[in-house]
Amino acid sequence: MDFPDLDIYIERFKLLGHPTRLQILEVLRRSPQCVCHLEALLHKPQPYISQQLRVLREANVLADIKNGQNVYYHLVNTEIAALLNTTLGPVLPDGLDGHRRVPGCACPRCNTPSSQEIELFV
Amino acid sequence: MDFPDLDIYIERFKLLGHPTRLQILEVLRRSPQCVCHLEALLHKPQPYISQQLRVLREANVLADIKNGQNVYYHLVNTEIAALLNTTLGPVLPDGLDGHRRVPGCACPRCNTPSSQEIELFV
DNA sequence: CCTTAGTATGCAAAAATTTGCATGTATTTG
DNA sequence: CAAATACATGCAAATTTTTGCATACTAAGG
Repeated sequence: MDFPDLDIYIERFKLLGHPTRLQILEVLRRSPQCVCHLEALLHKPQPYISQQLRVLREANVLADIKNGQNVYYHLVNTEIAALLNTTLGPVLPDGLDGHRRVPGCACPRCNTPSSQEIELFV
Repeated sequence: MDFPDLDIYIERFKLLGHPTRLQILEVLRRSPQCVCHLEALLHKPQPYISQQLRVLREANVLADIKNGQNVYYHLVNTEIAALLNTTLGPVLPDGLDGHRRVPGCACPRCNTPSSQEIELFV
């Protein structure tokens, strides 16, 4: 009669039901990216991006790796990845390492010769 | 640079990120049920159930069919069904017509001899 | 029709979430 | 070590959601 731990699933859906968080996940499911990269992509203030990253990190959806003054986030939650695949479709490979150079971003990965400059979601 | 219509997906996730709505969908993805049946299952006041049913109906997730004074709701949204399958797993057949008799419910379907009385989620 | 049972609707209070922003911390560089 | 860059955190205002409840509606039965 009483339902099982739907709470876990509700939590997952809530995390995904947010514009900025879903955009972040749509980017990070392709490849790890630093905060400044996401900032340049989403056109949102850095503290706001960091705040949403924290929500996702504390929910064990993302993990971060520091590299110098940059912090790279990546997706670590397979259930969330599965939900993203279900709604957004599978990830299409779009580069050698899945990285896309972003005009506004000054991070190292966006300024190596191997990075290609392509618009997202054409 | 700008993201496609993530709004549609966000809307979907928001609908699912709610305890009562998710419970309703967990029941209705198995078989159509009337409001009084859901009321007996979820232990929530009827106006509250109806309110959430309206949200799901207006989002084209559910449709309703009237039968006498009863109103039967059923799942009509395949994308939502896919998400439910991804998180909750596929529906296991649990009866001839997927109907489970509920003690507190007085609806016709719960009071036919063919209905079996089983607890949900054992 | 009058009553009852089943369901719907509207609205406001309460609670949760989102958002903006000031400021703090850490790492690198000159 | 001072300055700059990249990122984190805390907190309050604004907004959205949720929830409770009074009431309205509709079909069936007497």
